[in-house]
Amino acid sequence: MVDDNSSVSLVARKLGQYAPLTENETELLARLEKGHRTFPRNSEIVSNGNPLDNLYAVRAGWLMSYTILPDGRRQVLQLHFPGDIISLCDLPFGHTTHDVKTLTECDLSVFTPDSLYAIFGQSPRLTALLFGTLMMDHAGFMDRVRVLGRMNARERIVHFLLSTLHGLRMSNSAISHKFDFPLTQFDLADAVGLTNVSVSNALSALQEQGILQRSSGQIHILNESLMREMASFTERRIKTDLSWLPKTAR
Amino acid sequence: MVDDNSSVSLVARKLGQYAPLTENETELLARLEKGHRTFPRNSEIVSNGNPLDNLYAVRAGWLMSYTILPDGRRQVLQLHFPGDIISLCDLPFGHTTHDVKTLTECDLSVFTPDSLYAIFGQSPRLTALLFGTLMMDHAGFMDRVRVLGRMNARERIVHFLLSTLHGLRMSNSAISHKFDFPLTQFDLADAVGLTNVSVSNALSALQEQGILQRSSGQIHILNESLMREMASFTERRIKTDLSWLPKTAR
DNA sequence: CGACGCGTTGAGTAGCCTCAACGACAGTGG
DNA sequence: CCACTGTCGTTGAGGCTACTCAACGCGTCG
Repeated sequence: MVDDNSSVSLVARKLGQYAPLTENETELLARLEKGHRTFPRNSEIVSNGNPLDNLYAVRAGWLMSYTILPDGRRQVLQLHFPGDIISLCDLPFGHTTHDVKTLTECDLSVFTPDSLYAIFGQSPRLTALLFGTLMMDHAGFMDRVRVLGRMNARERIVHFLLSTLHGLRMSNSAISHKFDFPLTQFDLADAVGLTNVSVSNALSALQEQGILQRSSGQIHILNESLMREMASFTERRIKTDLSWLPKTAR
Repeated sequence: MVDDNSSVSLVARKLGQYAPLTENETELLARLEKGHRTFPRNSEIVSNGNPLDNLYAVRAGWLMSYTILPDGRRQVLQLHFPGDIISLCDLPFGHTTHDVKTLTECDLSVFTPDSLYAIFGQSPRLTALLFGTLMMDHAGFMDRVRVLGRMNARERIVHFLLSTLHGLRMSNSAISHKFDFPLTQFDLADAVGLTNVSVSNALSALQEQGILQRSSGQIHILNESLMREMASFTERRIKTDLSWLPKTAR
C-alpha cells in the first residue's frame, strides 16, 4: 500500500487540474477520503436499484459500472479510475441506477451523500467543480453514443482504448503509451457492444498492423495519432477559465 | 402563436415538476425567456465547434442535436422539447460540441451564458435544479449506451419512441399515447444507429403486430406496457425530495 | 492432476447494410 | 393547370459484418 501521499486527496488532485484549489477546499475534499478500505478484485461495490446510502472515492485501482438486461446481456457503462467519485450521478435519484464492481484490487473511500451535501453547502466553487467532472462524463457518454451508433468493431475498440488512456491521464498525467489493462475481452466486448470473439479478431488485426501491442494484461499504444484519426477521437478538456463558477472564489 | 401563457416560463414549468419554485425563482427564469424568436423548420441553430455565445430555451417546437463523423455518417444525440435548455452541457467547455437544428418551426429564447451565471450567483437552489435536469439527461445517455450497445433494431426503436414520449410528458403531462412525430425515418435511423431501410422494416413489423400505428407524421402507441417490457424501459424520475439542494430555500 | 477462466481460431448463420427501383406527395415554376 | 423536381417511405436482391456455436491451447489455482 502506498502511504507516502495518503494525505493528499486524489479527488482534489483531479479537480485541481481544472482550477487551483484553496487550502480550505482541499481540506474539505480530504475529509471525504478520511476513512478508506481495500476491496479484492471482482467485488460487487454497488448493486442496481438499491437506496443510495454510500458514495465512493477511488484511491487506487480500476472499477467498472454496468447494467444487465433482463435476458442477461450486459453493457459496460464506464470505467472508474483513481480520483473518480462513484455514484455521483445517482444523487438526484436517491437510488443506484447500475452495478459497479472492481476490476482490480481497489482502495476506496466510503462516505455518505450527507458528506457531499456538506460540501455543497460550504463551497459553491467545489460544488461547481464536482458538477464540472460530471459534465465531462456527460460529454463522454455522448461520444460513446456516437461510437456505438455509427462505428464498426475496430473503430469502437480504438476509441475505447483512447478514452481509457485519456481517463487514466486525468488523474495521473505521467501515464505514457503503455498501461495495465485489467479488462478481459468479455469486459471490453460488453463495453463496446460486441462479442469477445469480435474483440479478439479486431485486436489481432490492430496488432497485425502495428497500431498497438498486447502483452499479459498490458496495452501498448504504438500509433496514437493514427488511432485518434481512425476513431475521430476528440479530447474533451474543461475550459480552464472557470469564470462561470458561482460566487467565484468568495 | 399562442400568447395566453407567454408570461409563464416553460423552463420554470418543467423545473417546477421537480420542486416547487418561489416567485423569485420563477421570475429569475422568466428573465431568460424575455426575448424570443421563431425559426423555420430545418434551421441550423448551433454549429459544432463554435464559441458558446448563446444558449436557447425551447418555447415551442422540436429540435435535435447530432454529430457528423468525418466520413459523413451522422449520429443523432438528443431531441429537445419545450422547456429544455439547449447547449447547457457545453458550458464547461466554452464551445459547442455538436450541431443542433430544428425539426419543426420553433420558438426559441436566446440568451447568453452570462444570464445563466447570474442565476447561478443568485439562486443556488435553481442552480441545483438546472444541474438536476442535466443529470436526467446524463441518465438518458447512459440508457442509450445500453440500448445502442446491446439491443436489436426493434428494441432500439421501441426504446427511442418511449423515451420521446417520456420527454414530451416532461413539459406537458397531458400528452397521451398519440403524438406528432416530425422525424423522418432517416432521422430516426441516425438516432438509433440503423439505416432508414431497417427503420422502415422494423416499424412495419411493429405496426403489423398491433403494437403501434403510424399516420402522416403521427405515432400512436397502442401497447405501452408491452413496449416498455420489450425495451426494458425504465422511467427516470428525479427524487422529489430534493433535500440535497445546497442552501435549501434560503 | 483436473477444473476453470481466458484467448484464439474456424465454420456456418443471421441481422443489418448497400444498392436500387418505385410510388406517393409537396413544392416550384412555367 | 400541369410537368418537373426533390424528399420520403417502401420493397426486393445480394452482400458483409458481426454473431453463434464449437473446439482447442494456455495459464492459474485449488
